[in-house]
Amino acid sequence: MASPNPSNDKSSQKAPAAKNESSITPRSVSYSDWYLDVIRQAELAEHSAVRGCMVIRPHGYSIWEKMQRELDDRFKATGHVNAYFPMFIPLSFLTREEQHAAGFAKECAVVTHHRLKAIDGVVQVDPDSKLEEPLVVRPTSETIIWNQYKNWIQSYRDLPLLINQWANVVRWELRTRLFLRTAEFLWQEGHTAHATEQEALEETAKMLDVYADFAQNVMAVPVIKGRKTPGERFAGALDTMCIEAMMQDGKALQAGTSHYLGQNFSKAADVKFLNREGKLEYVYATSWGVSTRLVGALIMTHSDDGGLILPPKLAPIHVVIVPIYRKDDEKERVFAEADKVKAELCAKGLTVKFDDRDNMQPGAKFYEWESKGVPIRIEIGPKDLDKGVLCLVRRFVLDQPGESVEDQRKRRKSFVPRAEAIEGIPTILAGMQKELYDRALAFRNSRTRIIDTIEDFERFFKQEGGGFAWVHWAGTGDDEDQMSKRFETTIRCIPLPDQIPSEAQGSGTCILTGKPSAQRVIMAKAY
RNA sequence: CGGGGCGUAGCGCAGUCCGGUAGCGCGCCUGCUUUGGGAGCAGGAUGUCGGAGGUUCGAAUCCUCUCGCCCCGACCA
Repeated sequence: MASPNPSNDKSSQKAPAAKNESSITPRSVSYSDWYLDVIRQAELAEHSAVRGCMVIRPHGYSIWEKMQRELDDRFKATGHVNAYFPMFIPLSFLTREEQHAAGFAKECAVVTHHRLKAIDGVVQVDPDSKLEEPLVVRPTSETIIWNQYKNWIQSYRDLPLLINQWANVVRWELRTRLFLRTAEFLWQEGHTAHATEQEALEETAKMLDVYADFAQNVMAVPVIKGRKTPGERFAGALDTMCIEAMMQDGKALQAGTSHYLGQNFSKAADVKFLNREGKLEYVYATSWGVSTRLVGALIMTHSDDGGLILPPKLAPIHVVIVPIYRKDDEKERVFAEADKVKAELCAKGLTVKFDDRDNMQPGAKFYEWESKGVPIRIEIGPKDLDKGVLCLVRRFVLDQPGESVEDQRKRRKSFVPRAEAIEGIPTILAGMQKELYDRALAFRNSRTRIIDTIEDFERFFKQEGGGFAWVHWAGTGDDEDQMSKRFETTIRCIPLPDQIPSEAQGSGTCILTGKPSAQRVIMAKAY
């Protein structure tokens, strides 16, 4: 499943404790192998028979469902409603907006026929079933949605129109990676229509805030809000705002975008409304989206060499109970207690799994649930029953310098009086949620530099591992390309004013051209 | 589209150079013993060797064609 060939030199570096069972390549050996191993071991997703398309397995899909719920609640709370539009877009719709069409032209799946037929005993595309107009499988839905909005919007009283869609989209990428870039992916796309530019701009910013809030408070992933340079803008947008996160290898991941589309799409679809003054005017638009790529961001932000780590707010299972027993009478007592503990925790709104499999030893269960990222494990054995305690084991504790794996394992485990344990678990989970965020933020800070010279820039990315570089920039698009060729870095975003740390504020001179620069941008290598 | 790799049991692979009864590990099934950090022993089941042609007494192996996937580049959320 992972890389077929390098397995030889890889296996020699695997954890010595692992004997027969497949394990996870340490991050220090190969970050990309580690990423794939975590996904395989946690049973999140796998490659499908279709090139570039993944199968999202139940555990991975549960995480996505949790994300959907949290996001959807936030969309509703900001006045949006859900709807659904077709996945097929007539070619002529897509080409109505020139920039947009050009931007997606190279990655479109196109439906050209509508029927199969047995020819010489072989079932194949019936050449006689050619469509008069090809249908493009949506790479994004602006054009088909705005075609419909034309019918829905006549007056300023019809505005704003605030609609979101949960859907799949297809972008025929040549290079794919599970969750991060797949030919088909799941996402949500908001498409709003407004009477004024001001209101549309506010919507664009508001939804970016929703994404940032979700990323930081639910995913525990710190992000920087900013805008893209013209070269990195969404095809057809006047302004693209984004949130950027840093992964554990120091690379940036765009975690969400919110676009101000101006009147580009309303003009393309001819959507006008009568304003209060009785004049016809084109509608102002926004669109915004996040995708299953966020699952990849989650993995790459928090997980460790033992596998997946999930923030409790997105964990499909909060607590797993592993029973320990020898004889039948022990099993009976332990199972009865496990059922009770489970019921009491469920009553607190937690999702609890009682792992009652009899064909697997406790140790094997420990490894399995840890690699799947369950935040808390409760071991229940006869000794605990006798003492009236619960054995709580956290999925992770914060690293202490020089600590051995064994010592850390001990520190993750605690024996707590039963009532106190059950009462305290929600607090522990909340603490873990916060620790994950703080840890990720501390990591990002440790890999962030304010850089003023090309020499320092080069040293940062070529010798010090790289990360986020705050640099002054006043270059052109060509200058950006030059930086990209030399250092494999791009401008991730022009941070919003309130995102800039005090030491990075103020004007200066462009790191490449020496021209005056009003503010710093973030440069990084990116996924 | 260029370069590389790989298709053999559910998964991971050996066997291919040099043609001769289809193998290994894990997993799976049965039984017994185990169970607080990846269990042990014994027995058992599992294959259109990616597909199609060809050479041959005989093809996983040689030849031709073909399909697919993965990795590296160009393109991208």
